[in-house]
Amino acid sequence: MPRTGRPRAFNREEAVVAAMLLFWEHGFEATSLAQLRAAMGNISAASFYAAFESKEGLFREAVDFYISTYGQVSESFRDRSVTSRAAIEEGLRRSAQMQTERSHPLGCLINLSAVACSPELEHIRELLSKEREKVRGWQKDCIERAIANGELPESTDILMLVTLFDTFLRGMSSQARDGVPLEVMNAAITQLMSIWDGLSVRVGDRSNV
Amino acid sequence: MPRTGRPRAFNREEAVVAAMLLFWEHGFEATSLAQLRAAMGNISAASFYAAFESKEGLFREAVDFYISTYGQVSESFRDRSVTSRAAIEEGLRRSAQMQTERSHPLGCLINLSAVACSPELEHIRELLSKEREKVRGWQKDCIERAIANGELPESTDILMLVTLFDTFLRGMSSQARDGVPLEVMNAAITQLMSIWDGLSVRVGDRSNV
DNA sequence: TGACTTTTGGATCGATTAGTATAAAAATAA
DNA sequence: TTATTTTTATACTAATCGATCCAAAAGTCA
Repeated sequence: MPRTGRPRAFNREEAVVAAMLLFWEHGFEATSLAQLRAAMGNISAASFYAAFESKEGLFREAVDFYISTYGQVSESFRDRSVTSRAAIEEGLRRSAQMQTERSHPLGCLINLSAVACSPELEHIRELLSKEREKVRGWQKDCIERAIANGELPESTDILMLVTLFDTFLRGMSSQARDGVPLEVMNAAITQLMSIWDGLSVRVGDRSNV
Repeated sequence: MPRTGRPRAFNREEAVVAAMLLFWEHGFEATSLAQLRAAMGNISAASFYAAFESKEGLFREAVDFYISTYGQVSESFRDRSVTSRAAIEEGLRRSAQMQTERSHPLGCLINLSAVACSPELEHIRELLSKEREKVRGWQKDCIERAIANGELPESTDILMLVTLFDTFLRGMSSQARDGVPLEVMNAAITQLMSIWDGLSVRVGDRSNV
């Protein structure tokens, strides 16, 4: 981008990735500027602020990067090329898979990096809360589509079902952090999805009449 | 306890309660000594350290107090006077009820006050992780009892079922923090418990044969 | 070359962090 | 009263927090 001037000595994107991993592991507040700068290749404070303006500015970029990479697993909830049931299940399974990978911090950055924070950092918590709300909205759309196309009956309690799946989804971050392995999580997902089958309209089923 | 010496000018237990509420709301790391001392009735630093030794010492007492009061909702998982199913359901419902009450911070202190923290505070995270593990153990005992007394079939995947309920339980802390109301949570719990009924051994059921 | 632009290293900012030192204050015990 | 014990107020510590200042360095452009 800058055509003139002294060239930057560090790779900006690599720096954002390194920062994201720290924020993911320790959260926004517990990650210090000193740690960030060290992880970004021992860059100076001047270089840091010239490139990112503030700690919060960097965090926002780190969150954006996370969403565009690891967080893409949530996009499964928006997949309209498969049944709603498959979209929900795939969203859960891909989240479980990603969150238990050992090549990066366990759990989900959006769920973990600002759960509890100082009063003056409440806007950071809300920033992530809005991202969680987005994902919840995709699950809601998914279930509404299921009702619209007959996968689920009209009588389905949408808010209840969204809450059921979304609560489980969020709980996975805690479980992953505490070391629960993927296979166990996947078995639980299989069982959770059986609820969908119990609710779905089955041919010849007159039990609700 | 102290028979001689200048009497303490503040109520120790009240101070622990005030501290617990701060830790619950903002987490261990984000709660400063200054905030704690202010909430404890503007006590001096000297008074603080004389009474609690350190911030961590106070936190441990706050956690103990939480467990002996608000955290008692988890005791439902250990209730052997009712069916295992009722114990699990009651544990979830009482947790949902407690975590959505507006008379104190939302969610569960054990799940929220040290999810992500500095590397040097990892032992604090582990302290809470062990408490979570306890509750998970109670749920496991509960399910094993169900199998032993015929509520659930011998073929039941214990680890899967524990994970299913415990993951939902933990997710409730996140949902409560984001403002999901109790009624919605309760509807989801009702649906979640239907899984139990689907697994339970029913008279005349030959579908698994 | 010399003007211009941006990044750099290094020193530093004021505020805040958890925690201490000291001695006076306030109680009991003999 | 005097000795003993504990808590108190006040001042202070060293370290760290996020962020800034400044001048040298290192590039482009005319």
